[in-house]
Amino acid sequence: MQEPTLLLLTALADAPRHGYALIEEIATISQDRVRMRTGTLYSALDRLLQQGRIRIERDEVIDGRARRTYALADAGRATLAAEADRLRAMVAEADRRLSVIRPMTRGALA
Amino acid sequence: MQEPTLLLLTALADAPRHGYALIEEIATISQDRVRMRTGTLYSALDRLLQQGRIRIERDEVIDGRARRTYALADAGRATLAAEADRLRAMVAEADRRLSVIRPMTRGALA
DNA sequence: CTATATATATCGCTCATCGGCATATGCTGA
DNA sequence: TCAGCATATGCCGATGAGCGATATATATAG
Repeated sequence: MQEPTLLLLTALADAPRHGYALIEEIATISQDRVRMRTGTLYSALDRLLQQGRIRIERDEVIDGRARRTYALADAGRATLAAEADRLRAMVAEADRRLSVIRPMTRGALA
Repeated sequence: MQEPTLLLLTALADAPRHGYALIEEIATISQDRVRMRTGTLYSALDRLLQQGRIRIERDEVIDGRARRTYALADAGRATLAAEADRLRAMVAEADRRLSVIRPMTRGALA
């Protein structure tokens, strides 16, 4: 599970959204660091649909434009929760090790 | 930055280690969930060396076996710290959204 | 003498992501 | 009026990280 995919699941966790809205939501979540491309978006959505992690909520036509709304499925919710736990553990371990006082590496403490 | 790369930086954060020891350390860190293959390991190490995030601490011959020890460079330490911050934020956002009470999606709350 | 643990390294494949492109409509301002 | 931008979906080829397999070599255990 890579970052863009995780961001997609996160962006769907509180409410169903359509493709374009997901791009904007992800930009907001990431404080404009991640500008997801449509290529990434739609291939990721296809994959997540196939895996049963998301589902199509509805298809509409708004102002002559097709709009497909996606929702997080139960499996996707479970995946997101599990992934969050995993990452939390990894971050904790990284922090622990970063705070270790190392035995004079290149005279760091002189 | 993907998970295996992040685990490598984490495994080098408290002390320099050689390739084989890194595989074992990562297994320990991840509670045996991640068994890193040598293909992943050495290509990642090459990449990280080229990026200046790690450096070769020393080359030895122990019991007739070559041993190359890698150490985390300052740039790698900064990268790991930044990556940890980023992930921490992502996890927090995922948690926040997972805890949102949704307006009766498929009768979840009856 | 064979298997396992230690140890490094290369090669080719797959798959997610990425950038670019195509398509289409509605709105706004010059 | 018409150019450009926002909205909106989707495909395609390139890139690059990671993976499995394989090769090489020594020491030790059975």
